[in-house]
Amino acid sequence: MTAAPRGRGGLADEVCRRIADEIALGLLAPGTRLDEVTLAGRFAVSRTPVREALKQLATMGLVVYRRNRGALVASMTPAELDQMFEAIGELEAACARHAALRLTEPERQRLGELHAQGRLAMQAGDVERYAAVNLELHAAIIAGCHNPALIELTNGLRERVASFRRTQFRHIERIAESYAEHTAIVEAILARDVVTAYREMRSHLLAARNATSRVAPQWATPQSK
Amino acid sequence: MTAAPRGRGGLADEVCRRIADEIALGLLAPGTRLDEVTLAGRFAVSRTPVREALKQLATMGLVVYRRNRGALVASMTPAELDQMFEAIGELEAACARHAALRLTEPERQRLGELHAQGRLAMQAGDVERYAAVNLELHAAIIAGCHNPALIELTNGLRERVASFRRTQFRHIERIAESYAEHTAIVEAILARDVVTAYREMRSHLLAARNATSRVAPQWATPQSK
DNA sequence: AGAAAGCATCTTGTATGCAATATCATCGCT
DNA sequence: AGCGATGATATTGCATACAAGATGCTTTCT
Repeated sequence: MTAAPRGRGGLADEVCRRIADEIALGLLAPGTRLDEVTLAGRFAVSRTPVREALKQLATMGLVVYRRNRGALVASMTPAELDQMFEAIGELEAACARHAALRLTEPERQRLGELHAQGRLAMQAGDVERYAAVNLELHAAIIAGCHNPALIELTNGLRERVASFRRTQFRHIERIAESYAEHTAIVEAILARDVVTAYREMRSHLLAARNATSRVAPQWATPQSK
Repeated sequence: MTAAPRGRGGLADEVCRRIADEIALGLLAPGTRLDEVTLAGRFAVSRTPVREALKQLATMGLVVYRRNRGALVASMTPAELDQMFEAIGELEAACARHAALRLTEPERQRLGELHAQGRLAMQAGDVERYAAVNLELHAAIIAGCHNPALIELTNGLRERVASFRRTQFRHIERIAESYAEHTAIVEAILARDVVTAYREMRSHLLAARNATSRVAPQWATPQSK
């Protein structure tokens, strides 16, 4: 018996969630080896649920499996990061377009409030708070498409790049840029302007990817120089 | 010992692939109970790799897990099917747009050849062949975006609805419609017309979803009537 | 006779054990 | 001294064993 009577949906899912969180938070850096016995010890379970969790994480793309050689936290080349951001851009832009037409009145209100909170955080120079509000704003738009399949896909992709973009607001001027882009997106959505919402969200994601490159040069796409 | 020394990448992945294939082919109907011991017996392995396979399939969305009650082949309500097709439409349209700009010359040639093969199959009234060519054509366009992340996402979604669209060409007139839509898409891609390629692919997917409804009324979206 | 409770059986969830493969260090050779 | 081979160690992959929960049936009471 393993102490926990039933955390939620079985130990494997619990372990999966906790490892996923640690990866997203950057506690487990890309490339980190995920030893089964170590993890089993850390979570006070046997190897079986850990293995099942790692398999799930591999399917999600958060870890990579090398045959008979164990699991590693997924790492990405700059080119792969570009591709991830491109895919996220396509998906979030689609979400924004649908959100422009489908947002309920309470959701529209909340969108405006979140954007206002972002403005306050920006004016206060509170980087952490702006990052948190940014996350919530994007989540609100994504959820606003009212299509569970799209929502899951988009959030899944965002989770995979989460650890690579934690530093995107390190340069204070990026916050102002981000806020300006958010303004264009939010106004378009509230005006039910599907074309603008789509276009602005796509360019916003491109800008976010470039911001990540500027802050973390090791993830920048090598330019022909 | 289990006879096979190394099918490919471990028994769990092998079992996962085979079950996924059977689901996509409709051999395992939506809602079918997936008993671990039965599957283990069928594939001549123990329950361990079967469980890992089922967990992976659950993460992919091909099966659903009910806590302590086992796995079922995922089934979808008509509304969920609509949402899936909407998501696929967004993704494939994005792929088509990128393909219009990124296709290499050999890829462009192959796209034209595939479309020509579809015309031959249509003229011959060969439904099976048209369905096969249709699959290849879409795969070529998806792969043509040259973005592994987008490709994987799109193919993953397509796999999840595969069993629900196997009958989409049962009405012969749908083949002619499909071919006409393909013509618009292929011509736009070859002309590097990103806007048209995107728009036509989206409407093509909507039409495909409607065709599925017409052929299989049990999956149709209930209309207000 | 119908319904509820209790019991037997089955299935899943987790832990442990064993075999196979990869990793690493040492040793030998050129 | 550098490089390759060989054996020891560690880790993964799979199988089996055991426990907890779910399913279904029988039994019993009203």
